[in-house]
Amino acid sequence: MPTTSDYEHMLRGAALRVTRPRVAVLTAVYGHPHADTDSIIGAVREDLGEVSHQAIYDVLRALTAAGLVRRIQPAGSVARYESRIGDNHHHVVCRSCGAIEDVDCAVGSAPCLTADDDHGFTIDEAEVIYWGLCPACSTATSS
Amino acid sequence: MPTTSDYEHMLRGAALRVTRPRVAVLTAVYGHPHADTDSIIGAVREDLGEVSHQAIYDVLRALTAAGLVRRIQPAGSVARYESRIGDNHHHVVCRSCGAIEDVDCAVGSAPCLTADDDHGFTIDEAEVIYWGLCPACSTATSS
DNA sequence: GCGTCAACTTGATTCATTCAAGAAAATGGG
DNA sequence: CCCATTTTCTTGAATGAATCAAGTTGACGC
Repeated sequence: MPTTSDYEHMLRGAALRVTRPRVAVLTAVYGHPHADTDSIIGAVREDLGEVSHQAIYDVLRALTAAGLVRRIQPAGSVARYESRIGDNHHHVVCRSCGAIEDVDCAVGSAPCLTADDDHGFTIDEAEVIYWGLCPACSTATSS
Repeated sequence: MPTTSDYEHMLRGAALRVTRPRVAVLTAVYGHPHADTDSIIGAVREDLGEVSHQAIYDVLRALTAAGLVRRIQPAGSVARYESRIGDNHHHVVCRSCGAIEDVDCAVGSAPCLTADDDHGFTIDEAEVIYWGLCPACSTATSS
């Protein structure tokens, strides 16, 4: 797990100013993979005390734009954030409870798949979401 | 393109009552692939006159639950609906303008991919979204 | 230290979607 | 064919994630 000073270096490396909210958001995203904005707000406030939700939204957008975190949003879900970047991994999502787990990409680099007919689009990423039921929901449903 | 009576048979086949709003929504979804709810509301009203937006939401949910239409929602987009079902095809989405096109699935039946490590999930579908730029946005950006 | 510009605070707003209660209409039995 | 039942539609309000806007604070470079 990276340290505070690691986070500061990441921010400087991305030409972003180092602020307490930004470090706290990075810490939260690294510590809580796939957390939604609300959970991140909660984690940041536990760390720093009151911080405006607008600040968190701004920070998450800046970090996402800088490529320091990745934003994912399966259908029907609010935005979620994760720190694993650059490995083009995928996700398995539970249809019932929304639980998310990482799934390694067999290929690794994006785009890991190529479209049969790209309709002239310039494709840079193939996002895969595996839909199903997590172990807990699977048991609850079948019994 | 299916006829009104085809739509009626589809509805009955799914144990759904045949109503004018439902037939109109089916017509709209077949006629406007990847349309969002608002566009569908517009198309239905052009067909039937005033229909409440709530009715359209209800109908779309019923049709989706019955498997007569498929709901897709790429990250950052509102819900969109399409009539191609059962062939597990995928989509290419423009990051800039949100345009969507169909991409045939090489495998055909769901799930067309298998996860390396499914974390114990029971997976029934692998959804693939190809992200990139459509021809128009690609030209506009590079020039 | 000091100024500048980015980042944060405060407060309001948007808009897709859902909730709720009552009216209308579609199927099936009489 | 007509009525009862159940679903569907209408009307109107509410929810909640996310964004917008204006002003204040604070980080970095000199």
